[in-house]
Amino acid sequence: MQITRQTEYAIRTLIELSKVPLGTILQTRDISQKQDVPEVFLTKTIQLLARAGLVTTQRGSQGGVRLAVSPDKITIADVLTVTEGRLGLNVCLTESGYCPNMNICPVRRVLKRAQEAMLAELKKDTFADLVADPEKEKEKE
Amino acid sequence: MQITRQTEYAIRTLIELSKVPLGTILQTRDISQKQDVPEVFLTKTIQLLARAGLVTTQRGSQGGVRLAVSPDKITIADVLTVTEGRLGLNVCLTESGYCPNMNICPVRRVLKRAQEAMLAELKKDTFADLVADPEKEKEKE
DNA sequence: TTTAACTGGATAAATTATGTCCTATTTGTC
DNA sequence: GACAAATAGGACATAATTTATCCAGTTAAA
Repeated sequence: MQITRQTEYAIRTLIELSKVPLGTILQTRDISQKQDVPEVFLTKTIQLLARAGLVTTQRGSQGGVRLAVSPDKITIADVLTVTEGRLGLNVCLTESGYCPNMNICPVRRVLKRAQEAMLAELKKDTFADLVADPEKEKEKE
Repeated sequence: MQITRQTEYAIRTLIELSKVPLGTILQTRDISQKQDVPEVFLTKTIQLLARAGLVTTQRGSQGGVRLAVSPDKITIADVLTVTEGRLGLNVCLTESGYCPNMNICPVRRVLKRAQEAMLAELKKDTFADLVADPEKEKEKE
């Protein structure tokens, strides 16, 4: 019932990348140090983000990671669907999940609504919002 | 990111208890057979529900479990808070959780909203609703 | 050519969730 | 009072998942 640490690492990575001008390359090592995340493990997380098309990685010297899409196009909901292997409050709500009476199960219906409400909320703020100067954010209100 | 199997067991137990007239005692064994849940494990789950005041257990011959409150006063949200040890999308949202910058963290704020949205949705249907004959439910609309 | 980075597979360690066993304790019934 | 039926609760065992590390590749810049 909690997001995994890996999801948290992914969020922090995207936060770091959203703070710098779009297109800027950061090294995994830098991110791991800034955010206090084990470097080798972070590598794997970044690979997930890369396969999902959220970031682009570049090998070789001077390589690293950069955002593949503008921070105002990414939300925490996107991260969840990438890093949380089986998103879904219950098995019957995951892609591969199956339950003989999933069509009539009232519990499933309630859980589904709850999950959708959660994701809808997560979609309201983009990473651009998350890294925005809180003072400036206030001005918008 | 999923409810545990124990939570599912707890929900199923309450479903069974909500189907019978309020006050009816059922045995753990019966519930475990009807819902296909390992009996000894279910015992533990029921103990959690009992400590939380949702059900009352009675020892001895003719003993068993019965609802401690009317099914229209219990929701899946109640079950979650009982069986999901650390409810909270992230550590910083659990009771014991702490993070040095939890006051200013924008991620925490978004996760908190999402979690509240989820719980709010779960609170909309009571167990009385869940076991209601779907036909009769329609009539109410 | 060397060095700095990511890739990817295998594996290990840690944590959590699930399930079982055994010995109490309580309560109804004969 | 003896017995049987039921939960209580601690200790333990197993399984699954998550987190972390290792190592041998591959890519690209200088």
